[in-house]
Amino acid sequence: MNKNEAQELAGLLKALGEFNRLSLVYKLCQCKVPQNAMCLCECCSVDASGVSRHLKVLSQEGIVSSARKGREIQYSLNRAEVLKRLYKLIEIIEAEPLSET
Amino acid sequence: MNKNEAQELAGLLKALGEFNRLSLVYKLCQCKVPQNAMCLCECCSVDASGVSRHLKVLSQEGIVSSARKGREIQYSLNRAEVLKRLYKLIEIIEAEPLSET
DNA sequence: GACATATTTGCGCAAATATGCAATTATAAG
DNA sequence: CTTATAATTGCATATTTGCGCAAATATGTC
Repeated sequence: MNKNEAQELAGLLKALGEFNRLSLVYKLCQCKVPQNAMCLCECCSVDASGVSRHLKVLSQEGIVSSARKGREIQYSLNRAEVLKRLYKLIEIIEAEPLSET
Repeated sequence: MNKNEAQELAGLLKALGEFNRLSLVYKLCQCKVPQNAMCLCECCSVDASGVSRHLKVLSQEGIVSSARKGREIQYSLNRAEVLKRLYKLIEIIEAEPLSET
């Protein structure tokens, strides 16, 4: 695990490690179809601008994808991508220690 | 997933989502035996007081355990505990959507 | 074009966070 | 008791972060 990978992973965990953002991710987990921001707004205690900013963070970290559909923008969870990166962390934690120390 | 569980999980992710703290966790992953703070200090770019504070955060989140051995305090990673909580997140993400929306 | 709805952005603010340095505490060794 | 090492804590500071509000932007409808 080099420094870049560590920073990338830290970015993911940091993005997920905020309660309202994690709530947005939970909400998206439960939805078959992409959701717009107004809908997602209901699941967390911030106004639309706050949700917009949180979704931007999640998007920048590759956690969600967005696609404009008319007036709305539909967000969906990148399940496979998030899982892949979480499993990377798990592998590191599960791995047997290398050094004798 | 209720609110308390979400907050608890967000706390874990937030603690891990800081580069220097994640570096400390990586370091502990690679060590068979518990490490003292001076040793852990080498793997991240903060002074001893900073490492002490980061280790305190990790300890409060149940990520590491500490035990005083003479002059030193030895830290070890709570592998099983961290894995258990990460798998909880993974289960949520892997789960099939409940709602039709 | 006028209006409505959805989303983003600029701004300011308060709270949280990370950090280094110096002082303090805890323990061991002489 | 004095000294040395390990770790924590108080303090000051700089930066980041989350938030709401109002304004701006984007798109659809009439």
